[in-house]
Amino acid sequence: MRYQAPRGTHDVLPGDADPQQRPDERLFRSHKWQWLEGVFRDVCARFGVEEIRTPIFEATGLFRRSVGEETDIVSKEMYEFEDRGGEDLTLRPEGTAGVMRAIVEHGLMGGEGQLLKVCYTGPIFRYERAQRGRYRQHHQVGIEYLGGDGPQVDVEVIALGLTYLRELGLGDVELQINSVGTPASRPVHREALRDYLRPHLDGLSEDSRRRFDTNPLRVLDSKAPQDQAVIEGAPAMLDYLEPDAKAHFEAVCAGLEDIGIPFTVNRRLVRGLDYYQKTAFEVVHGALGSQNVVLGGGRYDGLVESLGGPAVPGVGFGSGIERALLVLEQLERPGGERRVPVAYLVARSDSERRYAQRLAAELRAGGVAVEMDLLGRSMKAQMRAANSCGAAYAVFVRDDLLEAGQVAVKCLEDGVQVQVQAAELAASLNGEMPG
RNA sequence: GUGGGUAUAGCUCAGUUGGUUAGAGCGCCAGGUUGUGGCCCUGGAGGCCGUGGGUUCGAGUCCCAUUACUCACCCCA
Repeated sequence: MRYQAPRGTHDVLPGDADPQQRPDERLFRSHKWQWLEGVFRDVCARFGVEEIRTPIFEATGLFRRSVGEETDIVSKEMYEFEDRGGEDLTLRPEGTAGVMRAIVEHGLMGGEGQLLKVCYTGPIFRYERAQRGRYRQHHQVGIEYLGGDGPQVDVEVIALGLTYLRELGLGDVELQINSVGTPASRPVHREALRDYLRPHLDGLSEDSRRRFDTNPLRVLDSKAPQDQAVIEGAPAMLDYLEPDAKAHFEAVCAGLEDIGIPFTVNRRLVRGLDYYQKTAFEVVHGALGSQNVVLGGGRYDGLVESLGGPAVPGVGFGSGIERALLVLEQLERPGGERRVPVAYLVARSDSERRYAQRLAAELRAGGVAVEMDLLGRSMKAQMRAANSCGAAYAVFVRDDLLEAGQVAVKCLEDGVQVQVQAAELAASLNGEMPG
């Protein structure tokens, strides 16, 4: 039996991405992931956002309550299981719920006038049919801003997301925003929507007919061709907002304009999680086909309270790491390089090898990246390894030079070779080579 | 859940109307040439041709089944 990674999962591998390999193979290289996560961390730090780490599984009820029973995620995509103690648990299908649970559990939102800004990174699990850009275990980076109900919070969350994408090299994206209303305005809109749709029901797709009952809002973002004409004329949530929510939405739009973020209002934008209120947004990229959402989020003002916490408003987003890397791959943006050793130590005799290992240990302790042969291979093989690993220098450890405390250092680019004191090797490798 | 495509070396792929010991490029190993790597040359290791049936004198090739992978729909990040 030869085991394979479970369907819809993937490994992140070491090494360079061979251009001859499948595109997906090229995405899953650890140095790219480290780079991406580094960019995200750096951007978060500039916004004063601190990291939070929560378990990758939670009580199933947490997701049912927060994401919503009628959503696709809860109704058919959860990795739900009972552990040996009989607990009903689920691998997290999104990032926000666990963060909210942790915040409530630890009392992180103490009183008024407090803004909590956190970010997270990690795996997300959904039982779906895998395809390009969609996995059963995928990974997201995300942030949550808790405690602010003003439009500036929405704007900063979106700004952070776009800054992150831009610094990845993903500048040419499209930001779409909408307002999905509030608990007060939504029922009104829902009925208006039903009234509008009812005469057209027979012509709608099967999914849309079902959603007419369960969640008519979702009909708006149906992609079924036969639904499009009907949807065109459907009443939009935006036209049913109460004054407060409408003002909020307009202020968010104005705020985005103030800081020079282009966007389009998509009146049919609906997110797949029930907890969103007011602002909803997605960042899409054309290179992704139908899996085109690279970042998505919105405002979820009632969520913390519904989980037994204080009534604190929140805004956040999640962004798929695989999606982002996929776009970069299609755009042929390099995105992060492997760290290569400065020098490769070459040794032949036993005594040379022992000395080389000691030298390597000293150099590494001093912060210098070096490699050496551990397989007893020939000098030719060692030189080839030195060349292919990307080292700038080959350092020859030679018995005849060691008596004088020296090693030979060859620049692999121009072939110039000099002898230096072994004790000064670290300094030589870090700075300009003498001679 | 619904459709389509593909399974041959570590990777990317050839393989004629069915016909002898199944090939290439890259990678890997050894050697030659270079002072001691790259470029070049020689050699080598590495394949139950996804699996199980069937047709046939003979199947990588044709047929059926099965599994896996993959792409698309749905949905999402």
